[in-house]
Amino acid sequence: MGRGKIEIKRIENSTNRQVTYSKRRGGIMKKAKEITVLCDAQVSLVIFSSTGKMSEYCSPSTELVKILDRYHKSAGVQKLWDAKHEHLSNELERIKKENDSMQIKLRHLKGEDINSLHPKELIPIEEALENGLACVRSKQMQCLKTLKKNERSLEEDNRRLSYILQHQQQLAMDVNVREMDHGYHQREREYHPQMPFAFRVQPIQPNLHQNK
Amino acid sequence: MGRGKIEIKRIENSTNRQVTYSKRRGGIMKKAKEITVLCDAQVSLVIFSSTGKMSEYCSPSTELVKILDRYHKSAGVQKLWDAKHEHLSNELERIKKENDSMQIKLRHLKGEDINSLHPKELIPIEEALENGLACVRSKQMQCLKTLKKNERSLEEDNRRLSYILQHQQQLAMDVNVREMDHGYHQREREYHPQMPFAFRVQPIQPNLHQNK
DNA sequence: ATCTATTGATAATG
DNA sequence: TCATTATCAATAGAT
Repeated sequence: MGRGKIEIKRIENSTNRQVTYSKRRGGIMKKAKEITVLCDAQVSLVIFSSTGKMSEYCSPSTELVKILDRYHKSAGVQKLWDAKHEHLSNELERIKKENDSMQIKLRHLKGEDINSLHPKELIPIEEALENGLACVRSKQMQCLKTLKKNERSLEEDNRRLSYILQHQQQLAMDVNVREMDHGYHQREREYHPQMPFAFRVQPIQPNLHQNK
Repeated sequence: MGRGKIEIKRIENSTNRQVTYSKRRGGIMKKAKEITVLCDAQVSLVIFSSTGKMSEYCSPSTELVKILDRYHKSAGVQKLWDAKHEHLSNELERIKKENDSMQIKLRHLKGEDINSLHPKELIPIEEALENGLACVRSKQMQCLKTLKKNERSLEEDNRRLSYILQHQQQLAMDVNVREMDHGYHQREREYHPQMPFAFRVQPIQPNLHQNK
């Protein structure tokens, strides 16, 4: 595209080369800008002339060239990551150790892996077991007591209810007798007042299932 | 440069835009290559299409793109790091949970935090404790037995040593007596052979400290 | 720089 | 995506 076709090889005449460089550099820059606008692409273009002079184009909001600067910072970022990673690693290590020691304690308490232990080391384990057993049994006794207590309450309730029921039946029989004597209609009105009192007895143990 | 002049503004038709992008990208690339050859310039050209696809050209011996390359790799690296980090996090979470559950078990075995437990849950704990206690005590019995056995061995050794010592002393006394009778010089030669036999008795319990 | 003949790039189209 | 081609843009060489 010029007065004559040129071969694509280094231009030996340095003046010509310089001129061509300028022209073509402008051309590429222009094209770069155009493609960013036309096709909303992002372009980073950096050109060094043979004399070492740099030109660059960077499409708006393209950070590629900033990235070159940022690259150094990103090394810092990696260090940050390193630190985080190390922190996690340490934490993991620590907790793993904790885990292992607990696992050993647990096994010992279960009576496992005991053969490797010194007799002196058995003492605290034995004590812990005895103590634990004492606590558990005490708690069990307590539970038993509550259960017994509940049982007794229930039995008492039962007795009361039975008694009331029996009483009601007695009354009912009396009514029947009287009905046979005086007729049917007066029964309800006569004995209704007693019913609410009788059934108010029920909820004696409100927190009975508190210690299930 | 085409069938019609176009305004330099975003091409709304996405197909057209895509086509134009391809053509122009090729054009710019070609120009970039040409300028590097013609004017021996150094060029770094990176283009992202609107769909995010990257193309690049880098003139030979230009390190700019090496840097860009490194940048992209470092993006990949970051993903890797991310993955590692997440893996660690999960591991940590898992082990923490394990830790917590073991802690609870331990506390229960120690008889702590027992009040919140259902009586039914107390049973296995009690059993574990009883079992553990049985194991520990059995081990203790075993230790005691070994100690007793060692004690007896030691006592026996003592007896034997005492006896031998006594015997030696007796012999020594005899020698003294004979020396008084026959003179001093022959003593060593006469009784030396017996000494090794006497002290070979000692290491009877080689694994005596095996159950310390 | 500027000009301009000429080649090169590419928009529209198939 | 590929090929064609009419048209416009870039630019080589001259001034």
